[in-house]
Amino acid sequence: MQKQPTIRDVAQAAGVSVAVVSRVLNPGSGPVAAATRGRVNEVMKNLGYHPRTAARELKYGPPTTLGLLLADVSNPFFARLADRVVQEAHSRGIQVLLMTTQEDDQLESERLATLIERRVSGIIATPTGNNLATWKQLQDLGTEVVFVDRSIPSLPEVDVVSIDNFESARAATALLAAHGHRRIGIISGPASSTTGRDRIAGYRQALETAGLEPDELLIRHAAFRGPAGGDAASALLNIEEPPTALVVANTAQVTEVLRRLSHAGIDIPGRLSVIVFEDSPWTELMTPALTIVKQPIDLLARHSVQLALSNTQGKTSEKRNVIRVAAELVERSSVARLQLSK
Amino acid sequence: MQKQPTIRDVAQAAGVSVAVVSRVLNPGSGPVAAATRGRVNEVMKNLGYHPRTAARELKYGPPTTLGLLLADVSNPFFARLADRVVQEAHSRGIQVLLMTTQEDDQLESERLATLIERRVSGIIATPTGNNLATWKQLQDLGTEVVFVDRSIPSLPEVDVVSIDNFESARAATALLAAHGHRRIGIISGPASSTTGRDRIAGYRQALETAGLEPDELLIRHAAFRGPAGGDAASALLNIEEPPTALVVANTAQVTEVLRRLSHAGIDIPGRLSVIVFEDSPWTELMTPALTIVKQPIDLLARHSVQLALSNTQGKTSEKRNVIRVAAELVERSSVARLQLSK
DNA sequence: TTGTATGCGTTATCAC
DNA sequence: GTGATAACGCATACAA
Repeated sequence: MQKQPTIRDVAQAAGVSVAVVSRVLNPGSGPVAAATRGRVNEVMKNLGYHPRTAARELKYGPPTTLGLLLADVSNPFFARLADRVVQEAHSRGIQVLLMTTQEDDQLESERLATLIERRVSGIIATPTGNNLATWKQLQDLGTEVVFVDRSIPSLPEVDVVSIDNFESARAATALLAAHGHRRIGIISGPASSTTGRDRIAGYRQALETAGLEPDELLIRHAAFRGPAGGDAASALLNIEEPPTALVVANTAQVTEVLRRLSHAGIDIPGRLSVIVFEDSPWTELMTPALTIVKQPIDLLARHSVQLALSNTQGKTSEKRNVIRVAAELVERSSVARLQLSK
Repeated sequence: MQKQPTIRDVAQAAGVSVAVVSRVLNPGSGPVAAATRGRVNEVMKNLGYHPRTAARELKYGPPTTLGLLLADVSNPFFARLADRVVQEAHSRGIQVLLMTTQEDDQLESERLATLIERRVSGIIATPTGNNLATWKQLQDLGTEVVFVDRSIPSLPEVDVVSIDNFESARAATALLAAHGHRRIGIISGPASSTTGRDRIAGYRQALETAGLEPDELLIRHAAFRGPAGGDAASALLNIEEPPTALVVANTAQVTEVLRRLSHAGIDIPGRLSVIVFEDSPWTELMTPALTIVKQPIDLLARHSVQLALSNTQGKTSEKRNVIRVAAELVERSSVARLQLSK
């Protein structure tokens, strides 16, 4: 274990001053004789020299790191988002600090603190919904904050990138209605989440358009973590007049709900038509292949990174950005026309 | 956008010197009068002061960041690994820089360069298999390198954490043989990967034990990315004497293979028994529920983080660590007893 | 074209 | 208990 060479070691070995080495390191920052440059580069290679990021960051604020604060990377949706965000960031020479909140305010608060200490230039996050003061502080500090997938209503200044939740849920519900279903259930995220709310709103809209009376018993909220989704599914199936169709709009709970339906021996789509918000390759492999609402993760990632880096680019657009990308309804085999069995 | 207060601003506002503030910041580094401490804390809160990590790192080498260099986070296996690694690291106050290689040497090389520049204390990686010199350099620099899931044979000094690939494949194959199968196919990772090799070796061992003659036609390698897995599956089904059972040991290609089988209308397990290396919740939801080799991701993550941080803990164990954790064969419904239809 | 000196924000060493 | 001050590694005016 040798200790790291510094810019001074390089300078000495090359017989020049540190300033020259620095100029070689940052082309364009000043003139360097071609011969000198060659020699210095040579020495750097031999010594295995690498400039230390921490020292560089100390001089200028570092637009070189970005925080990605997600609820949970084991959720395939967030995993794919992380994957795309990382790729997108790397293509711009930006590094990504990955953090998770487990949907826990307290953890979120701690993560935000370290993000502040690191002076990241931007944060892409799925907020829990609390820590309002900290989010504000972050913005005041000049950190570009971008909420992705969800947002916080009481923080109307923060940029948001998400799918059009309202329209997605509306389209899914409308499809079911068009297949003759009149008892359509929906399992969505917590009522406190914007995502959950918007999807429910779209659902209601579709019902209205189809001339269907909303029934609060058919609307279930499930927490992002835990067995809530399964419980909601069971409850839904046990009401007096159970649904013949179901929209699972809480992405995080999709497998949990399906597991419960499977264990209950519910025939899909014979007894229950199903549409899920999910984009795992597995949805196509199931029997029947699931009709899904597919979120354009690439676009979410690209827009998020772009916004999170927008202060870096100098284009400090003063007004807030809200980007809603369209989700795609992919029809497969889990939706059937309602059999009138009266 | 206000600019960030520094330790000097705090000192001035509190009417003390920076040294005192520093002591308040790092308890135990020196005495501070209780009254003073209270006042300083107060001021810090009011000013919204946060010590800057970059400056701290400049003084000491930073055992505060860890690099996680994965092939691909959209692969659920790696995603869950990332999730656990991040949690594990956070619980120790360590941050994680997430990077992906897309199985590309060149990208890997670039990522390693930035990891060096950041002076991360440790790196957990799924190496592509090249960049040998850089991996060595990293170790010489005192960076703790841990390969997870795979390794590089020509780098015998690097710590490795993985499942027991040999035993896992052996057990899976043995289970199929025990069900009467005599034509057992296997699709594994590239022959260049240790993972792929070990699994094939375990497979061969099981055949031998069962008194079965290995047939090279039944052994297929598939690249981690792209349609290779599907092609391998198709090829396997079209040989003269096709297999009646299949082990899909290339985790990354599991869905691709299943998709192909599904499209080919292969009945599982009627015509083909299947065991896959995969631990997605979806495997249980399929019809039939898949018999799987379940990788103990929590353990992989925990051990990886521990090793990656071992230099920090002062216990610089000089000898190399190779940790192999047992994988679990979970029997479900995709394996059937061979029907003798002669 | 190159070298010198200074500062970035923090911690540690020493006096007071 | 507290306060100056010197590093840490790098980039950059400014001088040479």
